[in-house]
Amino acid sequence: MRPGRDIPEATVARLPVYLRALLEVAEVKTSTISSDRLADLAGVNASKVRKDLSYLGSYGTRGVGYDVEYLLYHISRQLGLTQDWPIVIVGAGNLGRALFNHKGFAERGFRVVALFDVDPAKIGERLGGVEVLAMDELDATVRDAGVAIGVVTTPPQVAQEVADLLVGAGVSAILSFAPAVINVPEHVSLRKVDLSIELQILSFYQQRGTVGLVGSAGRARPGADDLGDLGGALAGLGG
Amino acid sequence: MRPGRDIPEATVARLPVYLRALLEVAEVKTSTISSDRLADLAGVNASKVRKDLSYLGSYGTRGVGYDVEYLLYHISRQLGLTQDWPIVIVGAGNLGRALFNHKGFAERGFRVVALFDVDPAKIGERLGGVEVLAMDELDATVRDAGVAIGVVTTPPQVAQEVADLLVGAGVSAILSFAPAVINVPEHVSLRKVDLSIELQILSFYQQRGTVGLVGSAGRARPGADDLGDLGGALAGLGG
DNA sequence: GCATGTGAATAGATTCACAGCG
DNA sequence: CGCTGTGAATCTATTCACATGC
Repeated sequence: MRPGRDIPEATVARLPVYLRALLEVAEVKTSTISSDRLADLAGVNASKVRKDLSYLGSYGTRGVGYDVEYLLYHISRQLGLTQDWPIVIVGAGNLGRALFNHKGFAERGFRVVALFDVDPAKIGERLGGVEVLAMDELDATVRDAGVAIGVVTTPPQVAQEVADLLVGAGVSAILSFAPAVINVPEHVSLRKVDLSIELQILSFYQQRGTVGLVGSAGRARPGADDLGDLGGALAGLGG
Repeated sequence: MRPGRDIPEATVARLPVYLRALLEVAEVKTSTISSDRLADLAGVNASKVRKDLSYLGSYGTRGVGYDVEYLLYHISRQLGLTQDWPIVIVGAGNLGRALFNHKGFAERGFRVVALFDVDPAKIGERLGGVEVLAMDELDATVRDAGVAIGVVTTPPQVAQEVADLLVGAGVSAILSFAPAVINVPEHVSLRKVDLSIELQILSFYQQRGTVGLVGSAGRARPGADDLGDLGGALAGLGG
């Protein structure tokens, strides 16, 4: 398939999962991987893997598999992870802090430039070298640092305003955790994660006998990535 | 449409959004709502709303619209929100705490029975009436409280073990925030939220000129819901 | 007359199955 | 011979458009 045009959304959402899986096997000095094995590590099936990868171009070798390094490079490139992305987090509450400390962000090149809040008690606080700033510094900070992505972890009542501020300051992508509908201009991309909706969906499948499967996007096996202290020091647990 | 059998997954994922929107309009003493208006509040289009609601049964009146209270009741029921769901959170790090404080959970009947961690410094700590317990208390706690849903906010390395513990203790649904593939038995439902994947998807659409839209599930407008202190005291912001 | 409810049409994603090639 | 790459078949979701009924 031509490496050129539009990769399906569903495929885009799985690329990060393949990436994670590949980073794991790369650590174990595996140079080649079959669609079967990758599928297994990514928790999907093999035809999906092959179809997905075919959208990036024909990077495999028949009878052999895919070159791990080569694939890693091409997926990273497609995802735009060969560059650094300065981001800002608006809302320095528990969730904002959790995201700030999230190792997965840093590992993929997402660098938190600043957090913002309206709470005077929080403003000025330093979190590992990064300061919590007042909202009126948002515009200049975003502009100066060339921030393209803003993360919203505010209460829903102010989410739209915050999004507007971010867009006004020049971000072109927003990740919102606020349980609210947000409208952004055409040229801005928006993704939303709603924590309580996830539980409600589980509740639905609980209530019936049925078993509803799989959330927003796929993922891979242990290793490679790290939630940091998000999960506490659970690392010592079990075998 | 018969109110009976399988509601499409995509529809299930939107019901919580409609619910939120309806709770908002209910506050303003609106007794009836059209698919057009509800669509607007939920950030989707009207035919989707009508099709979705038709799966629940024919609860609208032609020429008029839907009765808000009636719809609220039926959606809540479908989602299993007319009952309380005791849940546990494994991993008392930043994310675990953020979820614990998440008002949206409590508002929908999800009651956190306990948090678990391996970190001795955290064990015994009380968070608003709920104690952080050691992992070896998980099994008994889950059993005794009849916990059906477990939330995993641990590092990825231990996520599978934790899931196994939860399943062993009798939960039948898991919401995982760990960036790892998790396997659960047939009868257990699983949803996954991966924070860094969301950013990577945005990065993809950034990198190209394209604008990728909309995350895991839809959502509604300001009001009704509240992220609690997740976003800090941003509530005072702006106009 | 107006907004629901729904078949039919379309679009998108997944899976199948096998030809093609190293 | 094994595994990729991909058309074709299938399944799922969205959108259209209008008959239906209050």
